[in-house]
Amino acid sequence: METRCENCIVRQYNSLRALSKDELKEVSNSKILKTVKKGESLFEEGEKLDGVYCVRNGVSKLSKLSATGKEHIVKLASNGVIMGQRSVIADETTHLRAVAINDMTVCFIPKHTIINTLNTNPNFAIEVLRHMAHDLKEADNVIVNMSQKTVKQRLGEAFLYLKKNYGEDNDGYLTLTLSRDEYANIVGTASESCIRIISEFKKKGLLKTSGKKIGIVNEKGLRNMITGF
Amino acid sequence: METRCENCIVRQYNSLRALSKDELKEVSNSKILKTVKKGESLFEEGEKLDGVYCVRNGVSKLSKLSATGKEHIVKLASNGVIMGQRSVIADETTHLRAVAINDMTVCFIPKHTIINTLNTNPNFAIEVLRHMAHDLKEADNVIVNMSQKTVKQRLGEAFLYLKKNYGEDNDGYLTLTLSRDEYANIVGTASESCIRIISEFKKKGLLKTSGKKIGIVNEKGLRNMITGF
DNA sequence: AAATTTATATGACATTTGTCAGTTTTAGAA
DNA sequence: TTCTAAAACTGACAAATGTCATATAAATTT
Repeated sequence: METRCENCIVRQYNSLRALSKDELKEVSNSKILKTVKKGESLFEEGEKLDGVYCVRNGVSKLSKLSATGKEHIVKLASNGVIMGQRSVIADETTHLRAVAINDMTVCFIPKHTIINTLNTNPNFAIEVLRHMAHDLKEADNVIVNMSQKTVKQRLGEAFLYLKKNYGEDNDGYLTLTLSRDEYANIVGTASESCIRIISEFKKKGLLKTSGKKIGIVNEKGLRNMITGF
Repeated sequence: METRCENCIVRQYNSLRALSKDELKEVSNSKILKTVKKGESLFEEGEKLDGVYCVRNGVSKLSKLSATGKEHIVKLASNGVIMGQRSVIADETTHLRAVAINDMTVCFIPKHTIINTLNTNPNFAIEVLRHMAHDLKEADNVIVNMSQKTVKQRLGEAFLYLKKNYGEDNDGYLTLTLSRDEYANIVGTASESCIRIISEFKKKGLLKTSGKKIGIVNEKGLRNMITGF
């Protein structure tokens, strides 16, 4: 498998694209390619990271446990997303746990390489800033959604999000398959509520299911339900 | 009033502390001191900012309107907080509205000064990154709280937050006085629910009120209620 | 000071969502 | 393939929260 960062396509999606040729070479030499099986964790909440993970392939969920032990999935990370950046930069332990949703390949880039580049290449720092600024905006949007939309609306949005970002297979089912429990942990509800709403959407002809797979049948209808009509 | 950034104490709380003497001088020369009256807005959602605001005095709420026109207060900004940084850096319109909760004095620092310094001083960029990393972590915490705590718990936390960050007056009332509606818009609930919970807390001897002022009577009890006991 | 507006408060009720208990289905292991 | 554990599902009910209507209190204007 091609493992030179210089030739890696996922790079264009993240802040590494601000690196010079030489810097890229350094990253490439210091990085370690890892494979992570579905269900395995990349890092745990509260862990001290000595590097970041750049996702080449597969999808990871980034989640946080509440005081009562319930999981909340804050974000999904796929192709090109760099995980652990926040805690490496802030020099803090992670506040999120990363678990592979399907088989993954990731590149581990040591902390010192990141920090070095950050100190010497302002463009890279600014690029990282831009990404973080974007994430922050997204997070604010999620906060408002959580507080002002119903579970039904949030779940509907989750389906549209998955379709948009991961697409659907030949039979019209969402490519990225999540369990009902994971859906519940994304929108912040109980799995039973989640299941009930999926049933309701099926009855209304908005969705179809096959096992745990879910397909969007009537996207416009789903959209209308989300906006409240 | 002293208006040289070099001598401004709020600077130590924000990323400007990474600036060199010369850079500070430049900021100081390009900044404009403004006063904002209670209720006035510093900027609106969707506005293009050509600079950031550094809070010298007073408190501002940063809020977002939902599709249904309901306000959600995402953050309070006081002493030393720099507002508008995110959108200036990302070169996007603001996603939040800033309104003064009480009379404020703020320094407006033009965009080009910020961007210049960002491009030339990696320390400043890293300092900004650290702050944004912190905000991002906070935002994730809020998301999980919104999804997994009850309104009662979130409201309780809001009171503790206000006490910790803005203190209380001689009579034991919170220094920063918010309307019931604003409390509701912070925790993401209806003002009636908010009012009801305040009444309940009063009956239980956790809070006291005097007009719109609110005081914490039994902090330990309040804390217990939040953690679920 | 009176009038008017705005904020706070409370009751009654509807709706949403969570919890628990149990059944059925599915997917993976033996 | 059969067995078994986990996931998906459903019903019944309880709890939390939102909505609407209305009353009272506080703040502001006239």
